[in-house]
Amino acid sequence: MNTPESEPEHVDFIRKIINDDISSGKNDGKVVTRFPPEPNGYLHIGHAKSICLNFGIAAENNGVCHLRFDDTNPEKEDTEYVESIMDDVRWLGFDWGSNLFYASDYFEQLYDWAVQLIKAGKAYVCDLTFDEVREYRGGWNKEGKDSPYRDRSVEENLDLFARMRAGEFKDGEKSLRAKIDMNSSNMNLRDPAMYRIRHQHHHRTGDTWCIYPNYDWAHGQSDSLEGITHSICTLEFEDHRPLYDWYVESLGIHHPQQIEFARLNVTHTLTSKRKLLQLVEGGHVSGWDDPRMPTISGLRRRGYPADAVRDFCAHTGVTKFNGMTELALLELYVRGSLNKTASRAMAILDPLKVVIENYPDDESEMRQAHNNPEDENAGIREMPFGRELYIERADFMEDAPKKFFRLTVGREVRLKNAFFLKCNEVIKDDAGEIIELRCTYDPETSGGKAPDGRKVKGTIHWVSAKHAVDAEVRMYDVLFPEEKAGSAPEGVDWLETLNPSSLIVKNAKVEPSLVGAEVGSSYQFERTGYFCVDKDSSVDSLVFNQTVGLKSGYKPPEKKA
RNA sequence: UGCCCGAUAGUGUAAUGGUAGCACCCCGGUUUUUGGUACCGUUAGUCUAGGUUCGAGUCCUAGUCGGGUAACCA
Repeated sequence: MNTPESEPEHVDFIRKIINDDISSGKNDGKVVTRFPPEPNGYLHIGHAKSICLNFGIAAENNGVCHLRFDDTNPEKEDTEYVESIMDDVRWLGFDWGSNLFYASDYFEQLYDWAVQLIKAGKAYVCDLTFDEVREYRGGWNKEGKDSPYRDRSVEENLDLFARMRAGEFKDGEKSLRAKIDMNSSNMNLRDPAMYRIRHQHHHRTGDTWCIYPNYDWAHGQSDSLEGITHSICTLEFEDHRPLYDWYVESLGIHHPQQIEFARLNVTHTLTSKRKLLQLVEGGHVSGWDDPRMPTISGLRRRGYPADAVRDFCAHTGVTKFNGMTELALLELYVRGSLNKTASRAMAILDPLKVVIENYPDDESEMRQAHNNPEDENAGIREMPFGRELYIERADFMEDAPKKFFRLTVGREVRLKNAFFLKCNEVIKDDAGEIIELRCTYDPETSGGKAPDGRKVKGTIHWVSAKHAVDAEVRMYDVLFPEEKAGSAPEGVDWLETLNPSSLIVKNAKVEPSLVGAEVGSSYQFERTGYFCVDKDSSVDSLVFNQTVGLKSGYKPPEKKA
């Protein structure tokens, strides 16, 4: 018990349950979990947490985690989604091995089990219309009424159900319902639907079925069939658990344990499939993989490393408390991962020309730069330096305050990996806009230090104007300025709460070594942030996405009124 | 309005009934050829009221607040 180097290793309540089950010998000590998405959309950050939980728990306990497509509703499902979901799970770093399943593979078994329930007098064919069913069900404070078809004989039910399957009835004309309790305080138990008639093509079973099982009827039985031991889902299914239990117990089959945890909510981030779809269809974003989208494919295109997403999920905790995790936590892990792996590069997002008056007109030289100060093995690269440079506009200021450690007239700064630079004169256009800085450099400071020992407070980055390459840089901000994304005050369309400047495109000047950078690769633009090469990039036109900015300890001086 | 679930620093998350801890954010400092990283530090918490107990964040009762829930969706 007293582990020698006992870290305060905290286990969440789900892992606690599972540990207890293992030590008590339940399920022969085995652990089988599952991730059961419906293939009707793209996976998002919320799914990532569920994936990490289910695959993580299985791996920790020498168990397996199944990937199962919950494809019981042909109206909304498609193989396109099946593919993207598999892609996303793999990208996240998980492997289901041979454990790939589809609820639709169980349609025949489910049908047989439904027959079994009918024979046991626990299910019946109901002729009530959709609206009538709702009316008969009653409400929270309204008693339910038994369906007039509730007491049909087993024989009649069997016959009718067979004919439902055979396609004798139109959509919605009949349904198969479980006979439970029309006055239960839990609405899910007021004779829930097991089958509905849908003459609809299914992406896997084609046209062999015209009746399809509902979620509750399909899910627990699929779990049971696969030998799932712990069926982990989100809180909104808590009220479904009694029904889940009722079905497996009525059937007398293996009984997996359903455990619910709180869905992941992230500030400024939307996880409603419906609203996400509206963003895409309304053209508010460029697609499901728009770098501003919380989809896994969006995060990937944005440049978020998979290990950062995993770390984030692992550190948000597993509880039944419905909270809101700050986006800052995700960004912490993104920066942490990228800091160790991303090559550094110099890029000027808002170029301001600098002319070094004492540097020979037609000369240039190569300067050496570390690819990654965090990684000795990352090596060194060379970048050209010359008489004309670009620096960031924000790195120069007239009438700068004392705390401004960058360039201003008469003050000296260090050009990273190069020399000390002093500004002598500011050139403006007719509109008073600064268009050029006339400067001098000190050739003696080539090592970045002055032989006479004088110091500079700031170091800024630069690119050689003559050698720099143009690049499109897409700067992203949150889609929703409000912490609770997608919520709007009464009478206001939630789409109006969209951040109008969530995307800003810059025409940047970047160092020439970036030419040919591979799509998807990440860089740290020094002093600016992390960026990755977008798929829109080509050999002659570079396109970068800002993944996340660097943390900045610098507070811009107070604006003078 | 019924039922179910929840409530610990600003945020998220720990604590066999026995010293309320950790991380993020914020703020400050040291180091630094990135105002980055790393390191150090400051601020700040058990929803309320009763009860059980030597002792309650933890157990009980009531209340308050928050979330979920009435599809032939999942």
